[in-house]
Amino acid sequence: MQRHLITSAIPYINGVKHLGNLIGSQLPADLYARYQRARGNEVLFLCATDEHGTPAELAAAKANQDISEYCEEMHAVQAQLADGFRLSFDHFGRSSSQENHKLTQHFAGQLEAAGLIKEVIETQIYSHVDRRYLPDRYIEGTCPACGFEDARGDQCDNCTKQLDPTDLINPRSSISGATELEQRETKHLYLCQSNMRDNLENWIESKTDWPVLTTSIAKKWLHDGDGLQDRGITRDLDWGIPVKKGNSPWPGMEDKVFYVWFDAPIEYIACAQEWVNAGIHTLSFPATILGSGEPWKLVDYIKSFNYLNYDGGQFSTSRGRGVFMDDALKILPADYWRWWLLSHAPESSDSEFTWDNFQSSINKDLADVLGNFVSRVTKFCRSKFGEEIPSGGDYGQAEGSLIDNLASQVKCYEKYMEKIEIRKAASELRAIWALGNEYLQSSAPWSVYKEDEGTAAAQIRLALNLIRIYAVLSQPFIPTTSEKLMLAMDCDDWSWPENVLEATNTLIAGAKFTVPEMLFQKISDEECENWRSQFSGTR
RNA sequence: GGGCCUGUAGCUCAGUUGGUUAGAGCAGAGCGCUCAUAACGCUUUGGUCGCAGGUUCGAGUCCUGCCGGGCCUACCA
Repeated sequence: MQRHLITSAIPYINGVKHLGNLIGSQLPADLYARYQRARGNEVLFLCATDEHGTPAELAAAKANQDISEYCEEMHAVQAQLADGFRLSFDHFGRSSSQENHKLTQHFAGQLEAAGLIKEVIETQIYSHVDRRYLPDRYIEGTCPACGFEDARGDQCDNCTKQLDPTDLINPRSSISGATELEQRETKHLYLCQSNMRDNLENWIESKTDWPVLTTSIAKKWLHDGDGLQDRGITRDLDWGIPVKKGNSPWPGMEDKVFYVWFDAPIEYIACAQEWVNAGIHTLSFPATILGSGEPWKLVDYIKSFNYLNYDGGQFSTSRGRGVFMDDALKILPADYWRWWLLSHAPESSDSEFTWDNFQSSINKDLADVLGNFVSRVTKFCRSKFGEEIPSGGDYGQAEGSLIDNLASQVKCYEKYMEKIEIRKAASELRAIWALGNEYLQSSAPWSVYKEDEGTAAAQIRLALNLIRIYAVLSQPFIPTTSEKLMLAMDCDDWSWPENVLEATNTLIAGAKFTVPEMLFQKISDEECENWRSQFSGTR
């Protein structure tokens, strides 16, 4: 038995995520976690919300809420949506947890002891009216280069010039519009990533099996310009993890908190402690971890994704364009979305969601190929033999070759799942479903029944067993449907079909089953039309 | 501006270290079946593999340039 610790990028607390976010992180992780569990391996699948930072504070203020209340509420919302999509987290934590406070402070202390932290005096903009320091992008003003009046402190949206907030003419707070801004010198901690460069490079070079997308970005950062830059890891904010060296105070850093990018990834580990309060082997953030000098387990594999586009453009959180997780569940069950998203995962390049494609995929794959298979088998059996697994007859040559084919396709499916080649795994699974229809067509129990009831019974017995096997194999993709199938077969044996011949004899003659309700309702043209216009923008 | 990824049948995508007639699903066409959500099965029509050169006995698969899509990043590789 293997042990797997699986996480995905942790979603920011601010707002409901769209389907592009979902397929880019949590959903593939869930697929893999479910698969590994199904194979009998020990899995700890963790996720959490990333809760610190200015955007969250401002969202809370806008909602007229205390920041901690806001986060608590939004965490509950996200947890509920995750549940709705059947994301099988063993724990869904929060980067604001006490465990993360402790662990983040611990890492900072270790890094300091290792000589990897330095103090830097930097200049930040303080707004008296807002009574807070403002990040660059929350300062607006006139661009010195092109005269654009709404340039942001980090970049001018008009001429794309990179800016410092101090470059702006007539700078103002984008929150309050206040112009009483003051440049203040403030002391912050920096992580000396540059000292870690060789260490990191060796580690990344060793990861030859990672996607190019993952390593090329890392290498770029390592080699570009002056190489890896040291980065500030603290901020002057109220909401966050207080700066400490382990349990001890950090002189001169009172009233400061760690910067969100430092504490958020540590939550990968901390949320495991929220779950199992013990030392664990886990993964995380290389510079921090390597630098700690402690024997933390580093991540083995990182799967990265491209983007899912929406109907000719991009999903947009700010413009409310595309389908968001909450709306998605309001119009269709989770399995519909899971199937489409996973079978079209943007693995090698961007992929695109269109309603036409969605409609035809769902109707064909789920309703026709899988749903109708279950329907024709169970209804035929009910009408000829009643609602129990029929007895009589034996498997013959046709059944033998079906079982052989199924066995080799299951192996193929396993191979893709192991390698996390999601689209290929999905198409293999679909081919396995189709195998059932091919078998029925060629064995034609409805004709055989007229001459030889026993043989027809054996054929249907096999087909009913296929339904159970499909439930097991399909569970990582469409868990709710799998449960319905199992329930219909009145069975609770989720064992993986290691031996397909055995697996086709799991449901034995005489056992009861029921004809399930229609598994998948087809999507009509009208529905598609309505949704297309409903989700075209600004929800 | 730089770096990286990408452009294959109407649509969504596969194409291993360059090697015989470029594949799948959907859509289209034909045939078959009738148990089933007018579902299923079989057969089949579609591609000068973005464009132009080059290397090679041979390139979708390597090199150069151009055009298009995307990502990362920035007074610099």
